[in-house]
Amino acid sequence: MIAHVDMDAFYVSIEMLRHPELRGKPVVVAHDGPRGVVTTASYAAREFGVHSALPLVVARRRCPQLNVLPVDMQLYRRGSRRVMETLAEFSDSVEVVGLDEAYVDLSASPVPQSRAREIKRKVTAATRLACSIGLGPNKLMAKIASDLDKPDGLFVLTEGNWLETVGARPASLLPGVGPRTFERLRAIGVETVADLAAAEPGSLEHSFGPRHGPALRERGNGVGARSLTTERVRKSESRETTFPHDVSDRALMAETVERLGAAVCESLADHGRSGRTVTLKIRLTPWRTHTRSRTLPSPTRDPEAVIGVARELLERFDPEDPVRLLGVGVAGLVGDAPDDVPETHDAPARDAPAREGAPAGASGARQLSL
DNA sequence: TCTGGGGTCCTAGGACCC
DNA sequence: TCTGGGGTCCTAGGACCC
Repeated sequence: MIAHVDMDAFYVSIEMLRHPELRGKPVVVAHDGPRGVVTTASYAAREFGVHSALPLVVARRRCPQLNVLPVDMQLYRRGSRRVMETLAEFSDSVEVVGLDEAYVDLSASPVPQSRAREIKRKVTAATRLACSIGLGPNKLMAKIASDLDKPDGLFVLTEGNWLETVGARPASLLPGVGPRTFERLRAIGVETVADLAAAEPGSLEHSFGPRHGPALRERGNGVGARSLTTERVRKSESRETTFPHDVSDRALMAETVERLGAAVCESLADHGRSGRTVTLKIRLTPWRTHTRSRTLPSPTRDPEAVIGVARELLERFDPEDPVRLLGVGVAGLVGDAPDDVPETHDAPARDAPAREGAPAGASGARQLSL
């Protein structure tokens, strides 16, 4: 069995540890500003229809008494490290998916359900945070199971109860079925997971192609990967920024591209990596996103080189309409010479504040210190 | 209601090579 | 002289995920 461990309202729950007066209240973590969106919403906020990815202006309209906290990634990264260290005690095979979720292979355990309960206890003891766990014979079922009993839940999906449990749910419940795919599915009469599971293979292939079509049908039947990917090497790095208000000033665009390019190179240097393809991303008003890229003969993380290319791409694109977002990225990453050294996982940020009295690597059931 | 930031993977066309 | 097919790289855009 595979477990999918999903922290409940992770960023907000961590913030509650240092703002106990906000417990039970509608709280979101968000980049504030005229174009901010909700990153995470507390369960009290969700009762007002406030959820992640919702524009902040809409969130405040739905919930005038909403508490908006700024994003503190350093803090959430520390919390995440504590969670992942705890999970590593339960299996050699752990796949970290984001700061707040991971798969844990419990195949070695004869009693995966009690192991899962043990994981929940240990995670909470180590962090004072709750999580939900899904169990399943593969990643897909485990992932969906973790959503079925939130928060602080535990749910098991198997081939035996798959269709009776989720068959009537919309197909968009499945990972990989986003808004676009769901619309196209509905256009051919596929509304639910059960519809997808029983769909005519020919009509799926006709609509989605020889690869995507059959893959969708398999997902509808709960078929998914049974082994985890424990090591992942980053393939690109980027920085982007949305302006509070649209920009037409070329000098400001150029300055922004410089700042973003420098930030990307600084991060690449921290990770000991370089890349060959420089990409400029431009989002115009109204909401059209474009990219322009150039591949260099050899990998670089030299700010002058990266910024130089990015500025040329900007000049070449020459946006006519106001610009709402600019981004600079470097892809095709390789590690430092001589050999392609894999990046160090989650290297500490260079200006991470020193932790008081907490020796690095100390483990055990200490609580998340703030 | 009007949409952040950081990623991954896929597709499709054109260039180029064998 | 005119022609096929496969493979790889590059570029641009799109869907999706956390």
